[in-house]
Order: sequence, then C-alpha cells, then structure tokens
Amino acid sequence: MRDQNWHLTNRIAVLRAERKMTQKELAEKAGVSRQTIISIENKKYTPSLLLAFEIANALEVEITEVFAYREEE
Amino acid sequence: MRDQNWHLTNRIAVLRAERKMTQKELAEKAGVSRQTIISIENKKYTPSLLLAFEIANALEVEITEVFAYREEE
DNA sequence: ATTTTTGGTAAAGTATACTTTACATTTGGT
DNA sequence: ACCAAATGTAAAGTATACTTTACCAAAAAT
Repeated sequence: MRDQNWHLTNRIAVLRAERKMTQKELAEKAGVSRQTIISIENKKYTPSLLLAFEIANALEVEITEVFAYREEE
Repeated sequence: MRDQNWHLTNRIAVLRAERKMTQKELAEKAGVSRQTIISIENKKYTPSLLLAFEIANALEVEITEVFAYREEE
C-alpha cells in the first residue's frame, strides 16, 4: 500500500506472447474487458487479487509467476 | 472475476494468531486501517493485489500461503 | 468487579478499479 | 500498397476498495 521503492511487476505480456494469446482472448478468458488487460499490462493500475488469480488461471500458471512485488527498479 | 463456485479464501486470522499479532498491529505493518483488515478477514471484500502482497509481507509468508482461489466450498 | 484490549458493526466519504465506446497507431499478411 | 488484426489512448460512468469516526460486545488482565 505504501512502501517506497517497492514495485508491482507483471509478466502478462511475456506469458501471453509465449502462448500466442491476444489481449482480447486473455480478457475474455479472465472475464474482463480488453481495456482492463491493457491497463494492467501497462501498469495504469493494479488489479484486484481476484482478477490477478483469474489472469493466472487464464494463463495456466501460478499467480506468483505472473505478478511479483519487490524492491528496486 | 466471475467463475461460479470459485472462492477466494484467506488464512489471515490463523497466521495472525500463530504470530500473536493483533489486527491493529497487522494493519499498521501493512499500512492500512484496522477496518480494512477486519473486512478482508471476514470477506466483506477482496483486497487489491498490492495490499495482498503487503499483508503477506507483514505476516512474513508468501502470498500463496495467505490467499487461495479454488473451487468448491 | 472493573478496566483495558481486542474484535466487530455501521455509515458516510474518498480513491481507484473496471466498463464501455470511440477512435488512432502499429504490425502482419497478401 | 492495402487491408485486417492487434495494440494503444482517452474520457465519462459505475462498482467497489479503503478511510475515518464512533460506538458495542467479548475477552483478558489486573
């Protein structure tokens, strides 16, 4: 919520590319709009935990393989 | 976001008890209000991914040890 | 038994996640 | 070069996460 210089990162674009899945497809599988996927990929805002799990499910990986919260840049 | 009969579960209360940490203490460590912790423990709403990570950090465990998303009840 | 701490509810306000629509730019295929 | 698909931006509206305050009940401490 707070910690300076801790960053949420995500590997959605990479995982999508590996699976040749478009943003539209991922959005549909995760049950959200394409805008939502774009905004999360591009870090416009951070998803809810629920959506984070849905995205991981849609990509068929663990949530920790998609998102990380770590120090530094 | 959607899937019927998939549930978000959390072990916050258990992990807190193990560590003899009060809701107030956890809230402070995670940087949110006590109300927020209560509401999440009692499933009034689901946290943001960021807060989920902060809570895991505060409890000194991996996010997957705190929260799970699974089928059934 | 009384005080203090802890967990809980409620309600009103603010911040932000998410949707929808519309349009612009880039990329890939032919 | 052209067309279609994929990615991106913007903006206005809705839903929900989170804050703050105040107050109540149960449990623990003294």
